[in-house]
Amino acid sequence: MSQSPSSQPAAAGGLRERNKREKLIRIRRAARQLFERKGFEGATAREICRRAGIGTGTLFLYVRDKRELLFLVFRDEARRLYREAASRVEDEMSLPVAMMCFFSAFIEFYARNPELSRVIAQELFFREHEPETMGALTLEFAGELAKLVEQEQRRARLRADVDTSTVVSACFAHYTFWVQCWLGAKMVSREEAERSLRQALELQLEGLSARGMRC
Amino acid sequence: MSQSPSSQPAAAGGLRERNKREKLIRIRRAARQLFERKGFEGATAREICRRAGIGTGTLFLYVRDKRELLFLVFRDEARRLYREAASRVEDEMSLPVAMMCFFSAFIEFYARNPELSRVIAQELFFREHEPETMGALTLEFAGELAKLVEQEQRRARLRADVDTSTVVSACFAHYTFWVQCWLGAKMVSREEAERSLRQALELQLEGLSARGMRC
DNA sequence: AACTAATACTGAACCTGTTCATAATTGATC
DNA sequence: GATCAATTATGAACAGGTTCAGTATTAGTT
Repeated sequence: MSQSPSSQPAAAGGLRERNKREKLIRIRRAARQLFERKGFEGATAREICRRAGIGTGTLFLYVRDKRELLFLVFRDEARRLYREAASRVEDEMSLPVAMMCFFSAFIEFYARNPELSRVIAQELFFREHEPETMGALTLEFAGELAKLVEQEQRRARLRADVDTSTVVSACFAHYTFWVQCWLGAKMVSREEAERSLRQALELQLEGLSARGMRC
Repeated sequence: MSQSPSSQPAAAGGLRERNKREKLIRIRRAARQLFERKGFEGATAREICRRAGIGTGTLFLYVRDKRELLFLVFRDEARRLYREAASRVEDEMSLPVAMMCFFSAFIEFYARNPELSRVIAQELFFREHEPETMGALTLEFAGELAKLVEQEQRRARLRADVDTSTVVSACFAHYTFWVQCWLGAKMVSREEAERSLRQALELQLEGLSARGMRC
């Protein structure tokens, strides 16, 4: 019950569903191509619709607004990115180095199209995400980082009296900060951002206090 | 030479200059009132122009785009905010507490109109600022924080082998992160953001490493 | 005061994201 | 297959930010 009526090809039955799914795919492809070719502002909603073979109004049955198209394009890519990054993490790596596997993967991706990435980052950090799509992605990413932290805690290389989530937040804060200095305010180059981020992660781990030093 | 021609009231001579200055003031007041009353999107450029007593095209001789109006409104306020905060800092305060004087002042301000502040923060962090206005303000703010850090370093309560600017960046990163979690992604309340920020600053100071602990 | 170059102002027109009344398509029922 | 309700698609119309060709104002010069 509550399955496909009777004898459909399993995946998803009706013509309705199939049409919608294919339309979404066409929209995603059209958006990706035009964003990459012309940037976010340069690609007009009308042109994306034309290329996707739909009416202008139809687009907004699939996304709330133009900016949401960014996520449609970005989502799969992002998941792929941190899956790859996770596989690159090795056991003997220190926490900052392991985390940099993840962060560098995204920085690398952003560097391929900084103008577009600026808008993506802006939306990522300033939008309320619906839990079932981007929200889930964020949690998944946070989960990957949490794994690294927990491992480090289990090995007693990290204070055990600090919540995992607190550590993850702190490290993520440095990441977002330097990405914004690079893509947003354009105060540093990509190399400087990456270097500063690595340094910030190391410093976060070591601490700033003069009390506990050198003992 | 290259001063006002001969016998002007010192400040700034010509009628042109005066008109322009007054127009800018009218624009700023109109923008502030309408932004506060109707929010950023709710206040149309045309209405701001009408209230400022200028033609619609004239607005864009004074600001590059509508979003720049936010800075026109925010700039004086921000300078006032951290001047006040600076006066509230006391000598015996720990670094995290002293820094929270500054950050809390801004958080307090943001809380008075979170919707508008969301857009302000977004622009603050994602825009290239012209050096003579917002860029200068940022530097000034960073300078205030740097003073606190230097003082702490002089008192040998802080590691001396880390650049002041590195410490400031790290702390500022936590600030922007939690502001964004609160205003942008709306993942935490104002209270949670403030509490998490304080905790992050303390943790940054203490460090995460298990090596140097309890000695 | 008259003339002129330079500067500042204007609002109609333009462009683009988004909405919505209307039309077309789908799937269920007989 | 015919009927019909529900869903989905459409593009003209709308709204708001921004531009620019034309107009007005200012300041310097005679």
